[in-house]
Amino acid sequence: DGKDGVQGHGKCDYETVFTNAKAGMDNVDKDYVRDMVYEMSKNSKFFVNEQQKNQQSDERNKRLKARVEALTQAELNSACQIADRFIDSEDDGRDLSRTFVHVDMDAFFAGIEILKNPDLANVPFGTGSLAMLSTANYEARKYGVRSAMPGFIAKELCRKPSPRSNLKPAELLFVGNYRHGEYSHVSKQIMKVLEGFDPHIKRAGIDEAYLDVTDYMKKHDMTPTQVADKIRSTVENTTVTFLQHPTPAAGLTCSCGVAPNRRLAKICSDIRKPNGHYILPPSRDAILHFVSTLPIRKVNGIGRVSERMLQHVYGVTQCGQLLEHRAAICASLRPLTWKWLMGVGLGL
DNA sequence: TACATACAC
DNA sequence: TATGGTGTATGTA
Repeated sequence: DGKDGVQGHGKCDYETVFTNAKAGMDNVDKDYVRDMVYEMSKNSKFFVNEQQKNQQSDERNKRLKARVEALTQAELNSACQIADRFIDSEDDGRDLSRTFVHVDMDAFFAGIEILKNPDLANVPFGTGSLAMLSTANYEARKYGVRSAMPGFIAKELCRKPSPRSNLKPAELLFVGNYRHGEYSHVSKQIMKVLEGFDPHIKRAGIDEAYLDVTDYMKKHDMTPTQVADKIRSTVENTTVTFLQHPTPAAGLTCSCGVAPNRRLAKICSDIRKPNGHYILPPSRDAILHFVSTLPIRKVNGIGRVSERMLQHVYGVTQCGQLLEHRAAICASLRPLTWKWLMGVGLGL
């Protein structure tokens, strides 16, 4: 019924779980996916529990918002001064001298399965179970299937694709998780290769890593583009070598983000996914422009709860707005929290 | 210390 | 039929 547009209880709340865009899902009929997820979820215990949690966070947000609205002009002014001092000093200390790369494997588990059995590339499949998928291949993503989606819902999305799409009904294939040992093994090999670019590489989960390539670039006299291309081809070549499959045409691909710090590099690696790279130049202007309209949810560390809080309490949906609302944010959140958020707004 | 919440993969 | 398992960080009693 058309009444659930407001907040708190309808499918509009629930949609945030699976409709935020993932790579390869640009042409997905998001409304259709949202409705399907809602229809298949609405009577479950899980759904009720989710709504309860949303309601609790809404109440917390309301209390916080009341506190913000009760702030006096004097309090806001003094908070603004404190925030400004902090922001200036952070901005002064901005380090643009180093180059970081975030390397993110494309549909990692699915990619390995395709190398094992190339026929899988042309049919929609996911790794995991009817209860939960850990990865979907790009064929499945066309139907709106994505990681962390319950398999039974994914299956239904493939069986009954959106009438507004030109997708043919398909049977989603499930590949069980029995090869997890191999996934870890492949991951270790990739990390080893990446250490050639930075011996102090930071792993982030099984299929991601942060590299500081400053020294590597200097030593080999390379541009950011050259480094990103080299990393991508090296990863692809090594995976094709040690995964020995029947038709050794291509290995696993990855995407890279290049930026003056890890936080920005991570965001950049998602932009040209799959099998691409994006470079954010090391200039203050470029960075401030980049973050000004960047949705806060893209930032690592801002999840469902923080997104709702910033939106409902301060009206902030983009990183740049964090700076505009610095007075209220500084006056109402803990020091560690508001300082972290100002760093996000500055693209630090 | 122990438990709870948020977040990420 | 059916919505994970694990690790990290931070906050709170």
